Amino acid sequence: MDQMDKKIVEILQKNSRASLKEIAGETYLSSPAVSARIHRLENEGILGRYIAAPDLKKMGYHIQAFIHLDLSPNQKEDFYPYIENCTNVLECNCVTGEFSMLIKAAYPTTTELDDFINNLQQFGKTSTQIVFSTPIPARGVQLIASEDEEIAK
Amino acid sequence: MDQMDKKIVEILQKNSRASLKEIAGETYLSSPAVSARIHRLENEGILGRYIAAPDLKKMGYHIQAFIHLDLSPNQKEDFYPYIENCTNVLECNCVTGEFSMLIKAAYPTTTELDDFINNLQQFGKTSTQIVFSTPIPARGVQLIASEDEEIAK
DNA sequence: AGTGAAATGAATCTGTA
DNA sequence: TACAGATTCATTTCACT
Repeated sequence: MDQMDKKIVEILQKNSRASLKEIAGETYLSSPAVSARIHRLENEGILGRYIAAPDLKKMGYHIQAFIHLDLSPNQKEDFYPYIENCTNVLECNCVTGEFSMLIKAAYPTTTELDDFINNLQQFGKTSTQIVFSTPIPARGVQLIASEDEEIAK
Repeated sequence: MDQMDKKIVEILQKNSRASLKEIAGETYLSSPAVSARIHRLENEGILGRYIAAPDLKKMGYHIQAFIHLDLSPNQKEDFYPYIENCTNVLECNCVTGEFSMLIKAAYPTTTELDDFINNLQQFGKTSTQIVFSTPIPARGVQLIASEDEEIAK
């Protein structure tokens, strides 16, 4: 990954629907060059996931929450397929600390969230934080800040 | 928002680089119709954020963490501009509970993460969870599961 | 590996019903 | 309002640097 690759990834992190022409303009490369680099980055598995982040509130999902779950080790087998199928789960991470799973979910109301948490409790103890506001919504890392460090191969 | 709008949002949540033609194929609408709907959804503020989620590990960001910060109320003024400029912060939420801020960040090594946390402590007490694995990476909600509920206007 | 021109294919615009 | 054809624009391929 050179500086150009980083620039391209950075642009796509900000707007994944950017056209080749737009990216070409910002990088001072030609469209075919940008296209080739994006394909290479996709083959290397660096790029590939492009997601729209719609306004959940405007779609009726008024409640977002982080749920910490102290998953019992012997329930892991059952938990992963279960959580995968919970269509309101936005993200699930396995983390250090007392609560091993950190789950982000969105629901229309607190009632549905409560139902979900009650269901989750078959897998272990939970602790929930409701989201008041999101000062920084999901965004990418800045890759081309300083030119001193050589990141990755 | 009708069923078609939901379908379009759902497709873009899964792949925000999907072309109008692809979306048209999946929705049995014409490309111009899809285009018009996307523009309308963008004007309504429902759509607009399209982000690439690159493989952070492959780019050298090996450590991801959730940092809980018990932000002192009188430091809020200083905190928001500060956190906005932290280019390694992937997301920041204001949540209920003892720790008012929940920050997700990515760093090349634990050393840089530690530096960040030390810096954060000027704003309040912190508690950190390192991410081991991410069974479910950031994804959208399922909008067209059941046809019984009418979501949003 | 990058460019520029040509060909393909997609997106937008205009007409018509 | 939706569709079909025409124009414009983006993307890919290819010959060459």
